[in-house]
Amino acid sequence: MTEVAERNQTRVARRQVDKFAERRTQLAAAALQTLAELGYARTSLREIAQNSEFSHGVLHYYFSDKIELITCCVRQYKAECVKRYDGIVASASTPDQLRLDFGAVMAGTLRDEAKMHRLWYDLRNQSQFDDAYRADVDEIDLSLERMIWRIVSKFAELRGVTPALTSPAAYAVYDGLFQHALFRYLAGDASAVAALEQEVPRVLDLIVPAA
Amino acid sequence: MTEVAERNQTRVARRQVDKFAERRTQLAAAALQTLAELGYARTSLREIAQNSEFSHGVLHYYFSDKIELITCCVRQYKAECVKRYDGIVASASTPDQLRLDFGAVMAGTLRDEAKMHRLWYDLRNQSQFDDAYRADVDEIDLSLERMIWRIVSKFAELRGVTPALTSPAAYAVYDGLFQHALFRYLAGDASAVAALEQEVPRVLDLIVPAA
DNA sequence: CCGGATACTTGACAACTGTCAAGAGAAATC
DNA sequence: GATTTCTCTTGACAGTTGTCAAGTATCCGG
Repeated sequence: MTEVAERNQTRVARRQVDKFAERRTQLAAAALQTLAELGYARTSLREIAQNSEFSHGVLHYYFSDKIELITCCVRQYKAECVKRYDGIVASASTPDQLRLDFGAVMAGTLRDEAKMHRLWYDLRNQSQFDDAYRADVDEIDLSLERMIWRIVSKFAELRGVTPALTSPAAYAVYDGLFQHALFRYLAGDASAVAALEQEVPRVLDLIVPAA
Repeated sequence: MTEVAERNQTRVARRQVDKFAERRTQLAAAALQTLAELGYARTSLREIAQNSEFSHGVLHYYFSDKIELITCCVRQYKAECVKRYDGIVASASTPDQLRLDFGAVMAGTLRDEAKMHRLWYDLRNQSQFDDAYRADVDEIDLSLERMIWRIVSKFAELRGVTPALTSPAAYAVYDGLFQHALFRYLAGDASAVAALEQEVPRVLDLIVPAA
């Protein structure tokens, strides 16, 4: 085989792989949509397929399992999820700005991606009963904890003090706040967004007391 | 009909009602057990019956629906759940004692009823997708919030200050702490109990700052 | 002990589930 | 343009689900 032919073949193979991966993410997106709407317990493969432009059989062409499909969904969720908080720590110069940015980002997440986070809590609970999703869920959970901790510890650094809580405890606190705001928001209480935006900086003040 | 006969009949009727209600709670207990073990998504009526001493048909003799059965379970869960925290506020005289009692009760709940609370979080999530359970779940959630608030506000009163958080926010914070401790505990991390027992009073200190 | 009410079991039903094999259609390769 | 490879659809399968009707067993007052 000539070098050119070889390069062509790998390029073709790459393209095929890309197309394959592309359709996978496309189907996973349809699945994510369905899951976010119906919840884990009532989402079937046929329902997912109906939310895409394909028939139900195709899911087994791109995924070996229902489990693999949902696992793929979970991973895809994470990719979109963590982006949001990336800039906020880097661009923060004063403690007050960081506090307010933190509240604004959380409130924005609540407003824009409520159903997706409802699904996250559903799947995290599911992983407590079904080991198949444990590893992926734990990984996401850890990355969320680290995200919170980056903010909390940066804030403490800017204030020149040390946080009054450990990293897991700080994450637990903010996760609780977000979860309850989410439930209120999904129940139709639009004021939950503003309330969360207020609570988040206030709690940061409590967790990282001014010197 | 004589008065005596009438009284007899009502007594009989009462007894029948009691027997009926008794078996209902017995079956609901079996259902609760099964749900706590398998989670909502994988619990079937046949599985529940197998965890009792009856056959699957009997469930439709005592419950009109799967929904009614699970609703009954949820209510039964609540009855056992709230008891635990009852005495603690009444018997507290000093802030420090209340703080430590609070931590001890939460840690004890975590240790003794972990799987039941795993189910609680599962059902609470389920109610976000299925309106059938909304009302009952919301009622329990509210009673839990009030329980937390009784402790927090009592503590503030003993310290002669006002809490730095609202009632919903305080509940959200402690719910988050408990939920994360629960997950760690169920994952095999036995130290989660002691950690929770430490965190709970510490957070109370942050939420209700000393004057 | 009898007869009716109560309590429970059995077996069936339709609907739905995840899975997969057979084949049709489209695309790429030569 | 023929043939092979890749995509996708269709229809079927075995198993599970909630539900319920018919029938059996048990209890209890008379």
